[in-house]
Amino acid sequence: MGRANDDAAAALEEYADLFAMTGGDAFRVRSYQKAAKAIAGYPEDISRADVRKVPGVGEAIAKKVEEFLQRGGFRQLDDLRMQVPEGVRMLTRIASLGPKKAVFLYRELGIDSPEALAEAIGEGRLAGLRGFGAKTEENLLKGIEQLKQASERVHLGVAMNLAELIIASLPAEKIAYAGSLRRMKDTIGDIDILAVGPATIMEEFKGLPYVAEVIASGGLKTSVRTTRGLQVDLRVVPAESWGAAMQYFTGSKEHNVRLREMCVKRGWKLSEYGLFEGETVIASKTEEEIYEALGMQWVPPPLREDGGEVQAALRGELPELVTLADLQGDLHTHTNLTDGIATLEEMVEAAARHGYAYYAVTDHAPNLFMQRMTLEKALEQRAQLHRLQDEYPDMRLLHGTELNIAPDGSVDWPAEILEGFDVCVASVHSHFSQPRDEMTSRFITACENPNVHIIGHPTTRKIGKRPPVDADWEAVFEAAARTNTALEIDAYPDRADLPSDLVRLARHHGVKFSIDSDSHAVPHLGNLRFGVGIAQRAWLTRDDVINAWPLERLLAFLGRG
DNA sequence: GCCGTTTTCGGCCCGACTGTTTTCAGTCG
Repeated sequence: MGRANDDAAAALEEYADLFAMTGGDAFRVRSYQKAAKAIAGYPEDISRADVRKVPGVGEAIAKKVEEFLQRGGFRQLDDLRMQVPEGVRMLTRIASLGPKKAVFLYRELGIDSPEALAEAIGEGRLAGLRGFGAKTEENLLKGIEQLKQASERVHLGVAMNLAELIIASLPAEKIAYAGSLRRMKDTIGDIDILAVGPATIMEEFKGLPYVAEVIASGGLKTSVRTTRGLQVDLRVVPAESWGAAMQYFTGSKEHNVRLREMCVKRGWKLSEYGLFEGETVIASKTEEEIYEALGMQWVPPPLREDGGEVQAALRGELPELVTLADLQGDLHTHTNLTDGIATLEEMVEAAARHGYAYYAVTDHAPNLFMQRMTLEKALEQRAQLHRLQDEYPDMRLLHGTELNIAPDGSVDWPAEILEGFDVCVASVHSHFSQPRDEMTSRFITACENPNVHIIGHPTTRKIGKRPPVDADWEAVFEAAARTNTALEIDAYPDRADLPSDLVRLARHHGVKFSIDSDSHAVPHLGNLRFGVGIAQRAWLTRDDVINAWPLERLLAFLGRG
């Protein structure tokens, strides 16, 4: 499912996992993981380009990838799949359970799925097993619970890619996605697609390569489950009720209930076929007509959550939401100097193609030891960036860094070093389970550092993998507003951090935001649109977002004017 | 399995935390 690069990367990742579980050499495991990451982040389509050009891919991996592209698998992967059941690999998705313990549990007790593990713990069968004490059991149960909740939804990026792929491959007069995807929610339970189209569209839909199972199928609606387990509904609607159907299926349910209440009071009826007075159609062709007939502004989908948008639209007071086109630059990106996979030149060139007025490179700082950053490397990068600047007269290159917020709130370098950077993002990367009050003062201390401009991915959550850290967010927002520290909206779709409800809360405290891609590869730059979705859901306008500002205003905010 | 203006062999991201050890293995970022 998806781009050839993503499919091949997923296969290599699976191979790396299985290879590790079957006792394979750790360095080779890392080679497969590295190649997978590089292929996923490679800007060219590897089904057309030579995969040997991807850094980290040599002859052996290239052969595997080529075989994979031809027939959807490769021999060594097939062999390992025979040895390790799929469910055992699923075990490693449980937090705190890695390949060694997973295979140990399988060999010792025949445990071959998270469910089987939960059962075994319940029956006390792990008691006395080497390396499995009471605390471990408790953590495993917690991890299984978390996994269960996560697996029911996917993050916006996965759903959006799939929806766009489906839409592009179905011929229709009109076709679009609705539902929570159109509202840009950070997680998606199922995908709703509407189409005005030829009678053959249902058959074509069922025949798509990533359809694993047809759940139900009729003339107007077909539901399928994809190979990744996501449900997709396709509805065929009459052209004349396109707007009503889009409105109805975009939701949210609560927003629609609010509208229908208004209709009832006027003796009208609103359904997926139109707005009616008795048998007479008042509006149905476009959403705009429908909202207008109801005496209100058209409501942008991200606002349709019954969070005051109906009342505001009736008064004609909806905010002018920030858009992707408003963004003048990206203030949090990486290169291969730390954990990115593209060079500085490649990232800058890609940024220029986005038409940015400014662009910041913010590689990690020394305290994230595994990145092996040094001041010398940072200064060399700065010099390199200055040389590059001449080639990009229309885009101001900013040299930044992503600092590490230590448990006490301090960051990597002393003030005199930090002052040399154009922009400093500071983020939490460890000690996630600090008690609430310590975590809160950790953030506040970081905000109070005059050289910290932006708090990166503040909650540090990873959707489906890691819960948000616990902090008194109102206290943090107050500090951010007081110290003129922006909070990041990290657009990377498995982070989506801050989430929109906290953004909205922070805005009430007067906080400004930076919508950043946190790119580690060229294609990631395009993720900014997901950040804009979060911002819109939080009612942000251009004025709330520092990287929607012109360069001069941004530099003044950074104290670098 | 990849990679090389210190290497075509011998390195490879490395340190911290957790829970379980009685000196460390496994997991994570």
